[in-house]
Amino acid sequence: MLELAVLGLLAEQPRHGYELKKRLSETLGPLWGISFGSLYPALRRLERGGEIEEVDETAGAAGAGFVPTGSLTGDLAAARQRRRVRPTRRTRKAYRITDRGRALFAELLTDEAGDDDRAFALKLSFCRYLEPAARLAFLERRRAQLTQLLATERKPATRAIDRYTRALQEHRATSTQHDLEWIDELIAQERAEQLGDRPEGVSA
Amino acid sequence: MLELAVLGLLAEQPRHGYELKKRLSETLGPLWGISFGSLYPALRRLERGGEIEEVDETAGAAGAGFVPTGSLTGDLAAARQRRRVRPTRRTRKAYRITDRGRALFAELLTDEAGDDDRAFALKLSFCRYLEPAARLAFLERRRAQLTQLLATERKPATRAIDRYTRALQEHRATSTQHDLEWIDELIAQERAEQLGDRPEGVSA
DNA sequence: GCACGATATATCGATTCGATATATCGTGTG
DNA sequence: CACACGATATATCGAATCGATATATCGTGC
Repeated sequence: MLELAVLGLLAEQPRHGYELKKRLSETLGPLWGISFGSLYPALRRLERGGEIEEVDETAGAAGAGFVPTGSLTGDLAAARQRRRVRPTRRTRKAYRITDRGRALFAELLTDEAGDDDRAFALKLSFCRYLEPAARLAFLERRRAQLTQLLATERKPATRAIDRYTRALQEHRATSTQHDLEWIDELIAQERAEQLGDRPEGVSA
Repeated sequence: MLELAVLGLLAEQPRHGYELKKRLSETLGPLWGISFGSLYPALRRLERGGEIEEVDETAGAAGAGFVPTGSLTGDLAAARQRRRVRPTRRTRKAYRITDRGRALFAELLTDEAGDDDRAFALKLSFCRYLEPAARLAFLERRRAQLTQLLATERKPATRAIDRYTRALQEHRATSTQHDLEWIDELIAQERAEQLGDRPEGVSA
């Protein structure tokens, strides 16, 4: 799961560990508060496997006009850089995704196994990389999951439970209902867009 | 966290591992899908620490007439059990909580550290063991937490994000809002009951 | 009688967490 | 200008947890 997250973020642009962690918790919320104790080992795993590779930050600027590696020390660094020496700040290690990495990313993203809340949130944030049909299937899969979950949650508690636990169960059911309505909305939007979007051209 | 769960369930009555797992996922939902690979080691830890101890199931029945050890074979068993023999099946190891265990339970339940969603759900399901004041404080703590979370979620995304990620963020915010309203309701109920100072009957 | 699914305990390797260590950089303060 | 301090950044350690798997037993249905 962490590997999917890392690959997805690196698919956008090269980044270093610290930034990967920040991005994750920033866009995915507290649900994805990854620890360094799992992130750095994961980076090493991926590097050993050839899915990502280290990239020299100082060199990269050649081709494209200053790739925003993401705040060398914040955006402020840009200003300082001009009136100071080259930072050569060599403590950071940025990584770039490889072709092999992109293949694994696509595979993990399409993989139907293990779709809990965390996995769904992560995949959704990367589902723009899926083809329309696959994306719709992904959403429908989640919908089916939630529908089934809701059914079990709606079943009356057979055992005697205290009112706090009961309140918890009821709240869970309404939350799932809420999630389900949301997914339905996403699916509707997706269908509408795919219908409007003919096999040529981008409709307004 | 797992230890709190185990102790809390054993505080009600002696149970064996398999049943502990079932109870947890049953009452706490899929959020608490504990694996055996963590449950059994936890039981051994607690037993070594003297917080729980093994109890002979066959002997225990003395005082109370048939302690409902909890679905010897699930709910279906209830029906079967009546028209079939008494089980007496000796492969299970039931545990009972000790005084030392109760002390740890109280400590863990009151402990303010690490209150994520999982922890909150678990503690809520046991909060009947707290004194009214402590229970109210517990709920208020959660409320403060959610309020703060909502504030960060409402902040507009500074970065450019695709529409799926944006939808995700918006949904998270409304979900948190939903949770917050629910907590407010719980708090209101709690206050009302504590003021009325009535042991709460089903009087309507 | 006997295959089968549910019950039940246990262990293994891999993954993840939480805490901690160690630097560097930029900033604010006296 | 020294200097403490907080943010940035990488790394590692032990403990906790997961997911898969192994191995029994029990009750049921055929």
